[in-house]
Amino acid sequence: MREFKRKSRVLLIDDNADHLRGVKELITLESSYDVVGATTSANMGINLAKKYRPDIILMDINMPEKDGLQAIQELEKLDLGVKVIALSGYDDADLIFRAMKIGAKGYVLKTMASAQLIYAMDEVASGKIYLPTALTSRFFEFFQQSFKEENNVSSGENLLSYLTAREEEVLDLLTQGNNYKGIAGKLFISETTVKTHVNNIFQKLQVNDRTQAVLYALNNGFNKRQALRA
Amino acid sequence: MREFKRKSRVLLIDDNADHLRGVKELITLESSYDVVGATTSANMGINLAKKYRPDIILMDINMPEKDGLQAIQELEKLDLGVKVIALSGYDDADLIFRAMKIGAKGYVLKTMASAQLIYAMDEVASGKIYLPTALTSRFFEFFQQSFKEENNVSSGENLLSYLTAREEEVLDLLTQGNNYKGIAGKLFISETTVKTHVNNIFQKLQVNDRTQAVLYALNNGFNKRQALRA
DNA sequence: TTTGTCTTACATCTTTGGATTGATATTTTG
DNA sequence: CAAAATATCAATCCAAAGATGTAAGACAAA
Repeated sequence: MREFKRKSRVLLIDDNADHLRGVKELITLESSYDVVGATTSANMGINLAKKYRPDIILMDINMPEKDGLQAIQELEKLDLGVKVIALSGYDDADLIFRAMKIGAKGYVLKTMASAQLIYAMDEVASGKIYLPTALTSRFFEFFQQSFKEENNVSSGENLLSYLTAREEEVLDLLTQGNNYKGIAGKLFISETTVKTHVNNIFQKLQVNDRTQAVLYALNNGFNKRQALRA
Repeated sequence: MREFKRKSRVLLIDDNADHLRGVKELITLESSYDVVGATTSANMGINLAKKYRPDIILMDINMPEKDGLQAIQELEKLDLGVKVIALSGYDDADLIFRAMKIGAKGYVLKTMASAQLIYAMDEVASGKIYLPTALTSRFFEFFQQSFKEENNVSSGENLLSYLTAREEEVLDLLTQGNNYKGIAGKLFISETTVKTHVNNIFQKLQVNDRTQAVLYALNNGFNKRQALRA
């Protein structure tokens, strides 16, 4: 019963010892979180996380020795169920994007008010993902930018569109590494028929061999098309 | 001077005529936006967009005839500078993700309060991206999920790590669709040497032919490794 | 109905790819 | 330094892949 409302446990990782102390005091004084550990080393932090199983980790991602992003990735791989909030001095869109991509549950700037940090912790502790509004826009800018080329690909004029349904099936099997025999077996047709299809595919995609065909398919959104239809 | 504070122009696209009328009235009465067009057809909407150059488009993305997402994609390709807000009845994470991915500047549920719709329009009109808080969480859930496999790939045990530097060079050229002759020419070594390397690559990656080797490379973060070193 | 496309199939021939063995020089590493 | 790994090259052999031409049946559109 007493454990029901137990304080959430926090681990702090920040190579700047001063900042580390400051945050620790801040949390101790102004919040109801338990600081179960504080270290300036990412590797040590990972070990402490394994040992103390905190609910939340505040992780500085601008560290020289070991990259904070890498540390987050390792923590995610360990699957401890810990929620990592990235701390950074920079509102760099790329950094934010990468942190969120590898599983950070929040991203807070060091310059932000202490109240905001604690609010972020509350949100994340309750299972949400927290990004300050300003950072959310930056994130989306980057997000949309990074998908811009990809979208052009799938909407652009595409030699794949000249393929017949059967040829697409054959190409799909090619992109899975099948040889003639394998394709023939899977489509229940003769090997010579497969050869015919494959040759037609080469003509239409203007390539010389199967590897180039597969590469063309992958680089031009072939899998996405398939996915959309399924 | 008078044009400085001119009303922002809005185009409405929604296959549900009733809803279309409702939104039009709402905007006319309760906001300072000019509705320059309203249509139930996605294709017509695209034409109207070209003609009237609205600042904002409210696009229903659940339409039977033509998919709203496709329409957004076409609009983005036209590069009219118009900001599209996706309207949907569903807070489906995948839908939200796809809409934002192709360049939507906002996503609003039809069930949301009218004030929120207008707020979203204001935000988007001023160049921001607007997602209701609840949808932002859904978006991030999906976002992180969709990158989960990819992250495992780059951190997982990887047969690519057994390759020598030279073999990596050869594999790189393989992933560009080169044959033996092409690789030999580019590396200034004999074709038989290339064959040796390629055979060693097959052994190490446990594959049977070049297509499978290329697929293994692409599926296991080979390009990313290269990029990191460059 | 005719035309065209798609799918199936085969034969033939040439080229490329892949496996194996063996050899030598260079580089890395213990 | 000595041993091990790497990079280079060659010959050979068989299998697979690719090019080309031909053709019949299905089916849809004009």
